[in-house]
Parts: sequence; structure tokens; C-alpha cells
Amino acid sequence: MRLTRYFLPILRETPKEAEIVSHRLMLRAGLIRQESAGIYAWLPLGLRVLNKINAIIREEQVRAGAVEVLMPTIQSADLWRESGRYDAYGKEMLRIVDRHDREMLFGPTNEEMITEIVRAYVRSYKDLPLNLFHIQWKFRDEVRPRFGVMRSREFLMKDAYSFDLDATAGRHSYNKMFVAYLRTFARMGLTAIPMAAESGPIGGNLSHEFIILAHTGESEVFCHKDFLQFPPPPADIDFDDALALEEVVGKWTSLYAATSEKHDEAAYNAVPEEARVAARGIEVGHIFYFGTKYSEPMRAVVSGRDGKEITLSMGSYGIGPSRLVAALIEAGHDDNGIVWPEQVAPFHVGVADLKQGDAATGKVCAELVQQFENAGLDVLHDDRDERPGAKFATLDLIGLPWQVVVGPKGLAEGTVEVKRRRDGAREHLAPADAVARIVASVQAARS
RNA sequence: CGGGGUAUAGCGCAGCCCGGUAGCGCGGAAGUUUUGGGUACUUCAGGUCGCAGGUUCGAAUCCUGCUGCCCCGACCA
Repeated sequence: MRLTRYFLPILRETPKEAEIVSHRLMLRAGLIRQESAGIYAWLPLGLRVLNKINAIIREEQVRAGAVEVLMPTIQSADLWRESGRYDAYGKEMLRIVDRHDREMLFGPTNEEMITEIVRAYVRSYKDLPLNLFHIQWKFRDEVRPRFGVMRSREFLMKDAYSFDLDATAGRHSYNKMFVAYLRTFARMGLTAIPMAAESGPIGGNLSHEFIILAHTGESEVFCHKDFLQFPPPPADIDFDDALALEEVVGKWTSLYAATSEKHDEAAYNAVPEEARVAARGIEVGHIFYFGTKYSEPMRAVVSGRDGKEITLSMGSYGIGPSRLVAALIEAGHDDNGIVWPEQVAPFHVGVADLKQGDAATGKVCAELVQQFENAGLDVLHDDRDERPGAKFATLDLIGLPWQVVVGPKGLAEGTVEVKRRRDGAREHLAPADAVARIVASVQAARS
């Protein structure tokens, strides 16, 4: 992608409303634009990151056996009256009246709707287990939205819903998502720690929040430091092997980990002092098992083997991709800007032509871009007629993992400069070696 | 929802107290210059001063009402 033909509105100054670093950098790097309090437009660079996050989530959901659907943003109030949540949800629900005076709402979540869909088609125990997920915009009319997309009113959410015959099978479905979440966040370069959680208005009794540590995190968390070393479950784990999953979940819940709301001082003090971690964290996922809370009032039942009705056992599993974009920045930035992990970076590499209009640098840049693209990498080619300093500053700000700087000085010696954004390490390499170096790194990060 | 701010060019701000030609920096355009870490200079363009009403010969400025946005708290994925 040539920068002169792209849309990358960089801000040199920080808009005053942005308090936290991810919000500031998202505005400055041209990822988002606020359209209303807590409502944002996603600009090209931000959308790329969002899409890459979604792709990883989708892959891991499918790997764990979930099936993708897409439900509407607008729902009927009647559906929510069936579960009793229409009145219970309160002012956070955005209520809408259509031209026929029908009561509608912009969905804050989809338990009712997915239950309605499943009860309409699923009639037999043979159809279970079933896990359906979608990635769709939600709206919760927060009293006070803030921190950019970290706490917005409109937000993207991956929500999955599992349906099982009994609690034991439901627990297996819960464990599948638990394991999928560990893999999902690890693939984004994040260490997410599962912590026992309140189930809140969703209801139920088994629930975990997945928290990533970031010094600017929203809430206080306490955990055993060994969590930071645990390897994520392998890609070939058998999701049908209930015992194997139990083992993984058991390991990841064996050590102390809690948010401040669930913090138990005595249990924490039982952790060896050198293993205690008190930090700040950001919630990026939340899973619940809630049994028949919705299936009972909404009559989602199937025929069992003996012909008797069985009320479905359900769970729901959320990840906030839009919030994850901010969380990734909170976890990865420095004074110069964003530092994206390779797996979710909007582009893998930026190629800067230091002397736009020069035949030699132009030719090398074009060749580099072609070679990166042939290798399947996303490349941003800074072909603007700008000072070198401006190009360096832009590339640092938008945080691409790799920068290739092509200038007359280097070319005189047959080299280009390769800079790794993460630690600023620079190497002078022949163009072909630069390509090999970066392609190898990006491919190693995919898995 | 309680408390506190704020609204002037794309962004950051001054001007308001004390009414009288709407400014500065960044960004944008044109040019000269410079050419490996946001170069310097010149010129130019760009504003219903949040909205409505009022006071006044005259309102960005004073008064009233409304709205948006931000911060603290409560709440929360």
C-alpha cells in the first residue's frame, strides 16, 4: 500500500479529551475518530487491526468447535420480556421505538436471541452439543463512556453461546472456550490470566474473566507470578477430550488470581511472597456458565433419548475486539508511539523512501514492496515527499513491527536499514537479506 | 445520576474581566531552502466565535435558556 494513496490522518498534537495512552495514540495514529460520546468511526489503520484481531478470534472459535452466525444489532423488546431482562437491564439498554410504535432495542448482548433461534430448530438431544458465535456491534448506554474504545457505548463483541443436555456437558463446553481463549490471547502476543469473576447481570455461578496485565490497567489484580510463564495450550489439542481440557483448565485455575472485587487477602498472603504479583489489568474476555437461566423461561428444550423434555444448559462467552485494540496498545507502546505485536499489526513492515523522487531509492523500494507482498506480508510504502524525520516519526507512531529505511547513503554501500520497532535494534543489510530477515520473523510469529 | 469544567480555523490555544477590524502555534496550499530523526523563511487559504433568545448604536465578550463534549464520583464488558 502506498501511503500517498492511503488514508492515514496522523495528528501531531494530542486532542485534549484523551486521558489514557491508548486513547491518545489511537487518535494520533489515525485509528479512530470520535463521532459522539462513546461512539467511534474506525479509520483504515484501526480497522486493519480490528480485522486481524477478529480473524484470530474466529480461527480459534472454529478450532474449538463453535459455528459462526450473525445476528442483528436491533432486537425486539418482546424477546427480552420473555427472559424478564427487559425491565431488569435498566437504562444501559438503548430502547428504540419504530414507526409502528413497536418497542425495539439496540442489543447489549444476545442470550435471548440465540436462545430463540436454537429453540426454534433444535429439537433433539442428537443435535447437541452446539456452540454458536458471532462478531457483532453491541450498544450499552454507559452513563459515562471514557478512555476511547476501552469503555465506549458502541463496541464490537465476539459472543458465543453453548447449548448442552446437562451441567457436565455444559462444563465441557465451558472448558472448550476457556482453552480457546488462552490460545486466542496468546496468539495476539498477550498473556491473559483467567480470574474467578462475578457473573453480574448475565447470571449464573461459574465465570472467569480474562485479564491482561498493563500498568495503565483499569482495575487492580493479584496473582501468582507463575501465570506469566505458563505456555498456552497447543494448536492440536483435542477439544473433544474432556479430561485433557479439564487438565488445562485445572492448571490455569490452580494458582491464586483475582481482581480486587474478588480479592481474598488471606489466600493471597498464602502465596509465597516472591511469587506475588500485584498489578493492574484490563479485562479482555469474560465467560459464563449459567445453566437454564434463559432456557427455562424461554422454553428451550429438546427431546431426550427417552422422549422426555430436557431443558438446555447454556453458557456464554465474550471477547471485546474493539477494546482489545486499546488493550494491545496499553500493553505495547513507548514514548514514540504504538508497538504492535506482529500478529495484529496493521502492516507487518513499513518501507520508507528517504528521497522521494530519486530513481535509485524508488527502484529499491518498489522491489522491496513487491518481495514482501509476494511473501504474503502487509506492507506500507511511505512514498510521501517528506523529510526523513517526519517519516521516522510517522512509522514509530503507527508502530509497525519492522521498518526498512531506503536512502541514498545506505544504497551507496548496497544496504538498507532494518529497524525493529520493539527494541529499536537496527541492522544494515542488503535488500534481499532485509526481506529474508523480516519474512522469517513474521512467519515465525504465525501459528 | 450527583459534582466540576469547557465550547473561538482540521488540532492545541489566546482574546471575554473592562462590548468597537477575530488572533497565535501546529497542520493545509504555493514557493525558496534544506536533505538520514517532525529544517528554516516568505506568501496564501481557512472561522454562522456550540445553538436560541435578550440587553445595546454595536455582542466572541454582558444576561437568560438549551445542547454538545471533557474530568471526578457512583456504575461497568
